[in-house]
Amino acid sequence: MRDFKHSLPMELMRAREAAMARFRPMLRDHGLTEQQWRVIRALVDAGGAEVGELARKSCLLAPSLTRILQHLEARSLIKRTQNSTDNRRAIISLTARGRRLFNKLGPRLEALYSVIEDEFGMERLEALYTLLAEFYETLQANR
Amino acid sequence: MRDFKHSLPMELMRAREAAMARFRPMLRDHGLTEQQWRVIRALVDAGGAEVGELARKSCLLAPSLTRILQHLEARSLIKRTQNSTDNRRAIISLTARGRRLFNKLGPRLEALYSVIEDEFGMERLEALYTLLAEFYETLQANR
DNA sequence: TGCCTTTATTTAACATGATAAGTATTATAG
DNA sequence: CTATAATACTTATCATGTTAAATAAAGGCA
Repeated sequence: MRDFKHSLPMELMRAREAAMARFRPMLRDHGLTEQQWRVIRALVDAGGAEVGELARKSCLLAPSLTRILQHLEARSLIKRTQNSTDNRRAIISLTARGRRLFNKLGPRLEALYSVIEDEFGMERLEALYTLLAEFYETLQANR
Repeated sequence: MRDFKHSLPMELMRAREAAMARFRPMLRDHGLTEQQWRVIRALVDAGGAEVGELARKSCLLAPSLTRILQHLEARSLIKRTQNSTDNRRAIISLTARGRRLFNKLGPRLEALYSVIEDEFGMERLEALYTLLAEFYETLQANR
């Protein structure tokens, strides 16, 4: 049998965890989880989105996103705008407070990311991105 | 700012999820989570291990492992053997029932893994493994 | 229009992730 | 030998992951 250590899902997880360990402390200092930050980033990127769209963009399952939006709404970081043509779909967007938090935190997290780029090297990082995207596409295509 | 889609932790997560989606249904059919399966695999690999060692091998945090071991013990898939020289450390090992479950499930999961190898190609898979290991080592080294 | 199906989101239930605090045991300084 | 620190786990708490079921609104059809 294949060596236990040579397990792709575990290697992917370990690599991810090694990276997240760099970012998590700063997020925590601002009372955010990594998932909450993903939602905020996705909202900045999209400038307002429906829940389902947001779930796809932030790679979160719908039930998780529902709870996260409740938390972010309670902290006044996001708001919901009702859609007149379809009352099931509400448009989620950042509040001014949410944008301020993003503007404060974003550059600091980018700086940490740059450190990783320097340590690992841009070429290898790009190669890794490419392989990961190809891997994902391959597995999705044959789903 | 760097494109939101170009986020390494998210790409790692998406790739991992694409792979796990292939394995999870079979695990679920046998009443196992992926984490529980990781513990079982680690125990087969080590043939008995202390909790801390097991946590490292299966990439689980200690509190998570504590709960998982409680579940597995309740299902009689693992057992604890007290260590006479240090009463804090118990040796965890599989029961006969645990080994039977592994013997039944292991080959079926390996078959699913082989499909992924075929789809993605062995060379690219090895390249991905190498990059992931290097990435992990780089980030650990500068921790 | 009224019924049925589909779609979008939320709840529910159980398991794990992450951090901090607690407990018991062992090692160690004085 | 004893108080203290370090070690190995476990509990506790809150947030998210995963699946199934529920809810509610929109669409389709007789």
